[in-house]
Amino acid sequence: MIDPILIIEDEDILREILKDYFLNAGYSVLEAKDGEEALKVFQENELSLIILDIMLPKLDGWTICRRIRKTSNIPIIMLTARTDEDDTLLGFELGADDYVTKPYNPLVLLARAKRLLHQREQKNGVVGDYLESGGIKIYIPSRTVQVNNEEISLTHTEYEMLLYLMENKGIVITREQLITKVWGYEHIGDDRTINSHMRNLRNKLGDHSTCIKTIVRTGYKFEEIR
Amino acid sequence: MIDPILIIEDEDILREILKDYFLNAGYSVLEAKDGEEALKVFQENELSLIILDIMLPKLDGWTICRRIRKTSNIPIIMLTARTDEDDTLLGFELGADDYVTKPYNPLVLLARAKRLLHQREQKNGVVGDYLESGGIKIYIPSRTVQVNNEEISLTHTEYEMLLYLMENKGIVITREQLITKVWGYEHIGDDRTINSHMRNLRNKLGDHSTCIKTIVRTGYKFEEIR
DNA sequence: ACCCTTTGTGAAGAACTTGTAAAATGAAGT
DNA sequence: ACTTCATTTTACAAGTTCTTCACAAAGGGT
Repeated sequence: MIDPILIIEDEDILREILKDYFLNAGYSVLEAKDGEEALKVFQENELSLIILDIMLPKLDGWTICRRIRKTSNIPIIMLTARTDEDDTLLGFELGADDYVTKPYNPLVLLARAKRLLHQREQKNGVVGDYLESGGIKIYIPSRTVQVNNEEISLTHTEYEMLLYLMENKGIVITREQLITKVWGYEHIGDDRTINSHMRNLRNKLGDHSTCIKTIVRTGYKFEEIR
Repeated sequence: MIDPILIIEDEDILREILKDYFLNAGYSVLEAKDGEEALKVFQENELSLIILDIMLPKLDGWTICRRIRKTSNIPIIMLTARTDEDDTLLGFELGADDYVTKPYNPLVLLARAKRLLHQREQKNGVVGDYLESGGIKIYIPSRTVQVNNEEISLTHTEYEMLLYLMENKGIVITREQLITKVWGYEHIGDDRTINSHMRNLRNKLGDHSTCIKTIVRTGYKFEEIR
């Protein structure tokens, strides 16, 4: 498990405790002390789950949740000190996946986080160490790809692109996202490069290339065909 | 919504209260007062979700959860009066999907139930966070729009306009606001451009185009029709 | 009711975005 | 240095989307 968790909590002690628990459970942990920092970390990292306190300096948890939900459906667990249960309702409306009231047992929070991560894996078609969708299988440890149970050989770039798209099945990935994911943060290069690779990838996928949809002026999206 | 919910709770008053809330929310409700009855009802009905109290006569909640999980992965929410948090951990281990401690706000329980049911839907369908009003649904991560549950395809500009209007349901959006939102701050161009796109968008929305009202000399407004 | 302003409409071409093919460049191994 | 393969660039094609324009229709103020 190398899932990176982002803990957004302004109180140092609480954050440290949580961090310890998650590190011990084998996750990697990123931290943010206020709303602005949180969004920055969110944008610059590939995260698996977010733990979000509501009472924060600069931007409150609601706002952050709303902003994140515009571009991602990453699991979010919200924390609150208040016992006011209307908060919980608002939290769910804004798209939080779970809601834990303080004081909480860190082990419970950990259990809830694990459950969400597990759900997500299942939803994305990750079974053990492969990822499957629409007749395409990616075996992650061996870095091989099968289409209709026949292995096809992809270059590094093609593999990375396909993996990223399939990890985010059903979600639009912008060209920028693809570029930063595959080439790194400040890649300067021709705009057509990405198209070339996409074409090569699609050719290799044969019939199944229809899984990768072009979203004009935005990016690409992997969709399971029905 | 015709999802049948099974409420397993021995205290009549609590069960009745819950039942009312769920009935009002449009669900159908089945009841069980003890463990044996619960299993019987479970086996004889096609359920969508189970709410399961732990302290029960005859068979306790743990046992029931374990038994059900042998044959089904129906969403289960466990209830407990105890504040002992180890219970929660055990609950998750046994495969419960959520865990609520008494006393609870019935609305919160309802919200959590809805979330689980919604997740279930998603597994078999479209992904993600969405925005709905008046028969129009925008699935934000997948960037798709449904009118009466049928997907329509919008261009970038049309999508941005609709999203902005629906995000501000009931509020008048000025032409300037629309322009800066969709085209950016210093857009110089023909005044009629916006009308053209609005026309195309309305055409694609069909009957539902009435949701977008023209406010003469000001802008546009999205309104849910009743 | 009138005039003036604002918005809706249809069609055409401009502008943009992506797809495609082929050539140039770069990297790795022999 | 040569071969091979992946990557990037280039130039162009194809298709879509956007913008503009002229005119029609509708709305607002007096």
